[in-house]
This record gives sequence, C-alpha cells and structure tokens, in this order.
Amino acid sequence: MASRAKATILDIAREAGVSKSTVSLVLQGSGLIRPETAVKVRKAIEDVGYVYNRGAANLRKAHSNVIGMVINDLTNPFFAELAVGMERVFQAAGVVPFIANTAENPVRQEEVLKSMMEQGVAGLIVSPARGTTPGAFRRIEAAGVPVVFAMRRLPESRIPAIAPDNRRGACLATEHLIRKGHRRLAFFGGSSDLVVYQERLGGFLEACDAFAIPVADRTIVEGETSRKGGMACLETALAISEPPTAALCFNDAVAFGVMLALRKRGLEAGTDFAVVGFDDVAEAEHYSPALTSVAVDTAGLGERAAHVMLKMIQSRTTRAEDHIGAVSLVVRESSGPDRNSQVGDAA
Amino acid sequence: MASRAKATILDIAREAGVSKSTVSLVLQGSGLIRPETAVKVRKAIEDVGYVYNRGAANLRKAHSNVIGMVINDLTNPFFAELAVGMERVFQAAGVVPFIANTAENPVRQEEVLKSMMEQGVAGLIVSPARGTTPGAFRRIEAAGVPVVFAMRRLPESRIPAIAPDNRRGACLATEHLIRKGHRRLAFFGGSSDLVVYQERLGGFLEACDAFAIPVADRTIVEGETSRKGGMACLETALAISEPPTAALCFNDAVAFGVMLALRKRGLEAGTDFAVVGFDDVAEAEHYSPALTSVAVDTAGLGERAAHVMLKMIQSRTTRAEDHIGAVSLVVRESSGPDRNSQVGDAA
DNA sequence: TTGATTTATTGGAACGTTCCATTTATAGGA
DNA sequence: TCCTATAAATGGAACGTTCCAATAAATCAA
Repeated sequence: MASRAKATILDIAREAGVSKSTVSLVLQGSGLIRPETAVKVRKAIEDVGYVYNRGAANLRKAHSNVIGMVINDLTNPFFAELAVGMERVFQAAGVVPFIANTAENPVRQEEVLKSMMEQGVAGLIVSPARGTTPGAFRRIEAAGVPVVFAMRRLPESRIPAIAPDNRRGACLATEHLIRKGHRRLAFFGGSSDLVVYQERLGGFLEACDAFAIPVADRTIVEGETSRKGGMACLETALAISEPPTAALCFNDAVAFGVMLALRKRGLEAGTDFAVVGFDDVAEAEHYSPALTSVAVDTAGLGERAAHVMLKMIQSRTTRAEDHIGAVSLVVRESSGPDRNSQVGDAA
Repeated sequence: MASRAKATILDIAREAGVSKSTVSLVLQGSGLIRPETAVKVRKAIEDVGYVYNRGAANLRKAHSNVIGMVINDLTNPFFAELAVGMERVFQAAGVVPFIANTAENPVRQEEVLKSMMEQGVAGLIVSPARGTTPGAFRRIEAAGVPVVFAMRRLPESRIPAIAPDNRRGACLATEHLIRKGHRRLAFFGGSSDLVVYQERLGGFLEACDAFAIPVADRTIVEGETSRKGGMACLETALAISEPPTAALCFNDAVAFGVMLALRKRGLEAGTDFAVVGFDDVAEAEHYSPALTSVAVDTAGLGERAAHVMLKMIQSRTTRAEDHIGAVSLVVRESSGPDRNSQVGDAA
C-alpha cells in the first residue's frame, strides 16, 4: 500500500496508461473525459495512495479554496459559537476554513495573519485582538485579499464589519434596569480601546440621558473582560459612598464574575443587586440565578460574515457593506427591581 | 503601495538589483549573504509588498511548517483549552497550527483531514469524532504523515494517544462517593462507542466492585454528552423504584445538566443528591453549588501532545508511545454525604 | 470518398520557489 | 606578480500542478 515516495499525477498517468493532462482533468471532474477513462484513472488514484498537492495547483490556479478565521479568544464559548456558525456555511460552499487563535495578542496575530497569507488563503475573517494597530491589515488589503471583521471592528478602517447592534442592546438593557426602579447604575468591565466598549457604553449613557439619571449616579468601572475582571469591578463599585444598585456588564463573563462576587458577600443577584450581561451565551440560561442578557445571535452573525466573505471572493472585490445584527433583551432572574424603590415591578 | 499583480521573488530581485537566488537566501536568513546586500533586499521586499508563497516553496522543500489540529467539538470549552495548550508550544517552535472543527461528524472529519493533507501539513493532532472508522487514518499513515490522538483514542489503532487516566479518575471519584456513604450509585451520560466512555465506566465499576456495591444498585444511563443529555439522565434515573443517591457523570457538561434538572425538581445538588463531574472545566469552580470534578490538566495534555508531535516530525517517525496524564479529584460542594447513611462525612 | 465538425486526449510551457554546481569578486600567501 | 583559498552571488534545473493549443479519433454531411 502506497509506495515510499509520494505519488504524483504522473505516477497515476503511468499506472492508468494515460497522460498527466487526462489525470488532471479527471481530478477536476471535467466532463470532457470519457466515463470509462475516468473510472480507470480513479482506480489508479486509489491504488497508488495519491494525495492531491494543492500548493502546486495554486501555483497556477490564481486562488485557493481555503479561508482563514483568525479569532482573538477561542476559550470564550462566545467566539467558538461564532466559529461554528461560519463553518456551517463554508462547508456548504465547499471551502474549508482554517481557524487560528491569537489569544488577544497583537504580535501573535501578526504572525498568524502572515502565515495565513503565505498559505495563500482566499479570504480572512478576523475578530481582531485588542490593541491591533490600524496598519496591521494594510499589506493584506494591498495584496487584494478580502477581509471581514466579525464582532469587533477597528477604529478607522474601511474593512467591512459584521457586528451586533451594541449601542441598541446596551440601551435596551439599561432602560430595563431603570424601569425596574434602579436609579444608581453601573457599567462594568471592558476597556476604552475597544470599539465595542465604546458602543456598549454609549448605549448605556444614552439610556441614562433619556431617563435623566444624574451623571453622579452613573458608575463606570473598566476591567478585564473575564470573571475575574467582573469580581474586581463589583468590589470597586461597592466601595464607593453611594454604591449602584444595578449593573450592565460588558459581557456575560463579567456578569458571571459579578454574580460570584455578590455571592461571596452573601448577596444574591436579582434581589440584592441587579445584573445584566451581554452576548447571552448558552451558560446564561443555566446559571443560578439565570442571567438576564442581551442576545446577539452569535451563530447567525457568523453565518452572515461567512456569506459576505463568499460574495466578496466571488465578485473579486475587497469592499462590502457593514452589517449590523439585531439584538434582543432576554429577561431572566438576575435583574430584579430595586428594593428601595417605589416604582416596583411595573413594565 | 504594491503593484496589482502579486510580487514574486523575481520582482524583488529586479528591484534590488540582485539575482533571485540571493533573494531566496535572504528570505531563509542564510549567513552567506553580505549584510548590506541583505538590507537592500529586505528593503525591496517591503517596497513591493511581497508575500511569501509557501506553496511554491513546499514544492521543493519536502515538508512544511504547518500542523493541523482536528477537533471534534470546539464549542466545548474543554477542547478549546486543549487547543490553547497545544498552540503555546507550537508557537515557541515556530509552527503555526491550523485548527478545524469536525462537529463530531465523521464525514465532515474525512473532508477536513483530506483538506489538511492536500495543504501539505507536517503532522496532525486529532481528537477523533465519535463513530470514526478505524480505516479513516490508513491513507494518512501510508503517506507517512505523523498523527497523534488527543483525549480520545480509537479502539484498534497503532496511532499514539495522549489522554488522561480515565479509569483511575473515575475510580477515585466513585470511591469518594462511596466514602461519603452513598450505596446506590449512577453513571450518567456518554455512549459505549467511545473508548473514553469504556474507560471511565470501567473505573466506576472497578470501585463498585472494590466496595462490594451490589450490581442491582448500580444505575448506568447512557446519553448525550451535553447539559441536555445530563438532564435526561437524571429524569430517567429518578424514575426507577430504588433511585440512586449519587452520580458520577461522564463529563462536566453532563454534570451541569444533572444539577440543573435537580434544581428544577426543587432538589439541591450536594445535599439531596451528590454529583461528580469529569474534566474540571473552569466553570466547575464557579457553579453553584461548586462542582466536584476530576481534574485532567487539559492544557498540560495539549502541551504534551504538541511535544510528541514535534518529536515525531523531527525524527521522521510515525510511531510514538502513548501518554497517560495524571488525574486528581477536586472535591467541592456538589458531592455531599448521603442523608440516610450512618457513615456520614468521615474520610 | 473527402472535408468539416465534434469528441477525447495530449505535450509543453508556465507558476514561484529551492538548491546544486558554477562563476565572480576579494583577500592572503608565496 | 601569480596562485590558492575563501566569500558572495548567480543561473538553471527541478518540484507537481493547470491550461492552452494541438493532435488524434470518431462522426457526419455531402
């Protein structure tokens, strides 16, 4: 089974008694080949244990069938879901997406992008690492390889982005808290170097403005976008003189951290302090108490991003429109009314 | 910036006024080149926006610098952690791992493996999808590409596997439950087509035997390895006449499902029913109640797998030894004593 | 039968690299 | 000065494909 040195198209040609061109045609499923010849060739392919050399083929074929997905944190189930959504549509299109993780490290991201370019990817879907410099994609754009940003965008960049309506989601969630009677509100986690952060915080402030919450009653605590970060945020916020009674968190991970910190203090999320998350990861529903969160349809955004990418490749363009995904607030147990408020549960 | 048609080594040569061979040497960091020449060439590379064509290079260079990681379920944070562990060591070695997800689908896995082979990977680290046929890797082995299994192994295969000591972990956990006074024990989730399942169940039964638990008091419920599966398992188990008072779960996802189902019934894990998970994902610690689980050092296993792979590539072999990782039981709140037992909390 | 048309098949020239065998330039020793 | 040794740079032949233009075989119309 299979000779030592790897078989090429010529070995197959010899084995089947045809020319290399014929073998190539069969490999591409050309209709020009007489069926019986094709069968003969295919048998030879089996016999010699041939594996197609896509590198060699790409040397002639202009573009490849691989698309790169560069993701900033695979450990976050949120991004894993995104990846899965994309894969679904790529699979149907016969493209194989290769995923790489940058672990939120711009240097690593640079390496990964370089490697993918060298590999000759047809396109790149990227969720950029925090701190990515605007110039990081200049060379890739110059090379004419289409890029789409997913979930995150870069401050000043003409690269199309697929992202949820962060501002509206945050606004919705904040309104919800205010309607529950909360008047001293916090925004927990994230940092201002992320566009997403600015959008979400913007929505929070917009709602505060709309309901005339005094600036003094808005507590904003930046922090890591992780459980640990969330725990720290709560501690910081409760230490101030007139602490908030409710918080919108940058994402669900932060929210889980906040809930954990509450429990450690003997407080209960929902009754003693209202918590709302963002992203609505699968876990949110199963937490105790179940987490109120802004659902962003992660897998759907992944599919959308993949579609945009395919279209860009097909039409050989490097431009496309941004896409803003609809969001909705999923109210669960973690966002109860303010205990000291007269307003109560209404609305 | 960057001409339209993509630049090649020859364009650089022309630009820098040297031969293509010189450029190639510079690209490989050869010491044979006079430093000033190298500088000149590197400048030209920048100027023309050159991107290295690894496909073309691999045509001559025997083998590439990319390693494929084929993972059965990226959504499971457990596997994401594994991937991250591997990436750490590959990065240090200057190899870029490309990850692909098979979504637990053998057909998809076949496509993914084929695609990676065509791409000319130097090696493959695989966590095989459920239902993988033993022959799936025959061609890859025949082609001389090293393969390592991570976390899962195949029934009859000479491919080296890196996996935790499942049997011992299950045994440890079961002993713990028995020492807590439980006498009617369950094993929840998973299915017998997985080697891992057989090992974990084996450990469970071994401990049962050691403590002379009657066969009638052992409840084994197969099911999906997800929260949903766990919920179903509990329902099934509680429906029988003498239901178990404790369960070892196939993995943490199942355990979370069991805890959720308990809460829905108004029962509390730890006090009303003891639950032990397997894998000790990050979430386990933060759950409420915190989940007792068997820690397997996921990232460590990932690193180990990556090291084995690098060694195989280096020594051009396709064989290596299996690796069995140490496990330990992390006792938290979910595994309280049996309420009706005299034995109590001792040990 | 002959020429035109269609259907199958085929050689050969790319594609962008690497690497070996040479050539050319530089320096050192007599 | 010439010869040799070393250092630096180079041309050309691969590598495994694709694709164009060309050939060969089969079919058809006259």
